[in-house]
Amino acid sequence: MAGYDIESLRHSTAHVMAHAVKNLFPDAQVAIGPSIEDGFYYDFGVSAPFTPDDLEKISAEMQRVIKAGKPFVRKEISREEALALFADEPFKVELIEDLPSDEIISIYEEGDFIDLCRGPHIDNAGQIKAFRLLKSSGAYWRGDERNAMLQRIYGTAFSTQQELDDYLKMIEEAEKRDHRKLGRELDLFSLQEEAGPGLVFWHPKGAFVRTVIEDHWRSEHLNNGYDLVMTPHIARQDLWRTSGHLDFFNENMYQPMMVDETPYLIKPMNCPFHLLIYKSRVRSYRELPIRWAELGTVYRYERSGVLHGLLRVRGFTQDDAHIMCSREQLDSETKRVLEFVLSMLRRFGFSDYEVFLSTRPEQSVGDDDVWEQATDALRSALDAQGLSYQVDEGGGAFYGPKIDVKIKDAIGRVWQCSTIQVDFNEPERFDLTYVGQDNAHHRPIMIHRALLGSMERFMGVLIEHYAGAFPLWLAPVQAVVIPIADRHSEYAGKVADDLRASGFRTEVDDRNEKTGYKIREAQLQKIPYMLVVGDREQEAGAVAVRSRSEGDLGAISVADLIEQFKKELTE
RNA sequence: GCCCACGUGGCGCAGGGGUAGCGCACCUCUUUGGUAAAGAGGAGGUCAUGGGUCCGAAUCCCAUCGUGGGCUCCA
Repeated sequence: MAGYDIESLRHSTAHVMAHAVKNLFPDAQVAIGPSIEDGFYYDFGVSAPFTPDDLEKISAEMQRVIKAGKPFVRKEISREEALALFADEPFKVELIEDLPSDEIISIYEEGDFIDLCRGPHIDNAGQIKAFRLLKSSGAYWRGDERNAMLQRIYGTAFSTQQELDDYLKMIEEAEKRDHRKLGRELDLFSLQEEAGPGLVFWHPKGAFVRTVIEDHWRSEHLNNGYDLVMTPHIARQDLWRTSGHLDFFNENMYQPMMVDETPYLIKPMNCPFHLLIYKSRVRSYRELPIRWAELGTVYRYERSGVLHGLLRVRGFTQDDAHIMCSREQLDSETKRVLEFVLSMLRRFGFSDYEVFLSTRPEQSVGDDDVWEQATDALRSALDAQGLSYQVDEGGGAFYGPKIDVKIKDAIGRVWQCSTIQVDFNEPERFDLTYVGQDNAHHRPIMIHRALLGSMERFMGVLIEHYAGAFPLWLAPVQAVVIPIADRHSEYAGKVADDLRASGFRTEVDDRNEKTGYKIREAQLQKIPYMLVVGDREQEAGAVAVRSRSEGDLGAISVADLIEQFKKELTE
């Protein structure tokens, strides 16, 4: 076992890369080069971006540096010495100047390459056995778009070549389950250049899956004490002034359209509409908590560079709900919502997610004690579920604290789906009240929440999660009947009719093709069951069942098959 | 929005200054075949869009649109 951890190895490889870049591009200025989750990067100030060709040259140069096998030598120096040493490296100078005065400044020497660095490092460059430069891209200095754009090179390193190969293989496999690729192959959805970026077109099969999810969503909400509401897509601009969106969300909203000389805006959120329903009459404490849910389609302007398949779009349908409750009910309502979130995710096979609790930011509204109570409510809900979570101090919305649940996509990127946000602000803005037991007017607290996030993003993650092989209850086509020869077509049609009569989405593939061909296509379409029928099956009133995942399961009667399907649906 | 790359028939790709090629899919015919691709024939694109250079552009240049990977953003 080597005497260093993987982070040190990667960080050291980043140094070696910077060394190589300096050898090949003496004018390049070094910025920072940390190890990251699956590798490392290093940022450089250069006159021209790196080309793929450059990456190969840098990689070759790195091999030479590694072969030289020079040790990493740590030295501690004074601030003055550091500033003098890095006089030609403006980014390093900026870093040094920003270090607290009592900080020990250390440098690492590796051959003739010296870098400002806290360490630790491996002993010598020769210990790097397996690395790969992956890609280059632009990156702002210190992550601020007002700063200069540097050129970043990403790479990764592992202790052994085998581990590196396995990693690269894993990336390759992950690309096969990319929802954009599967969306096309399985004919689920498309994005159309003619219509505009970030706008989703659901094809029949994708629309069907979505419908199954939505149906499930609706019935679960009705079972969980929610009422369903429906609201328009546009509203007067003034409404968005009242809600505060015009001030706080303006950059994400589309330009107004004129209707009879009054400006209207397309909705980026559903909450103001739900509040209007609340305000349509006087509310009593007896009605609380009010839970209103809507699959509400919203449109938001997203900068062009951030759009990504179904995961980041400009028009999407939130599985939104707003809970209006009293302060006393906040605790139990939060618990209830979190339980609902988890049970919903579980239904779709998600158990691996990251949970964040975001607390009060500097710029915020509301009294301290309300913030404290709301944050406690969220925290105790998390604890009650035994969830481990990260606290994002100051990461809450200006109007209240929140819980976010993020799910991973095929290559490990996390996407925010579920969210629970307490809001003290909007009820105030709309002057929401309820009449209490004391016959006085009180202000309700609102909880915004989405379980799946948006149908688009959730389905994108879901497609990757299942690699397109939806479980029986979600599969757009649950079974395909495959007659072996023309003379079995009629029987195949009868089998399909029986299955459909029992509610199973069944197709017949009676094309003029051989059985193997139809099997292959059905497998590629990831249809859960293939039902082969020939002379034997027709004779016996049976089907030869082939499962997508388990292969040939042998013959079974149609009646038994239906029972088996029903059983599988309840699992 | 910023950096880089890319944009050729439905999909995946090749070609790369002298008026487009392959595989799959599609259509027709033959074949009626038992668990991942039967055989033959055929149709389909002017090379994202606009402009420029050139005797001539899909091929070079510019702009625009779109896509991809990052950055930033994500109330």
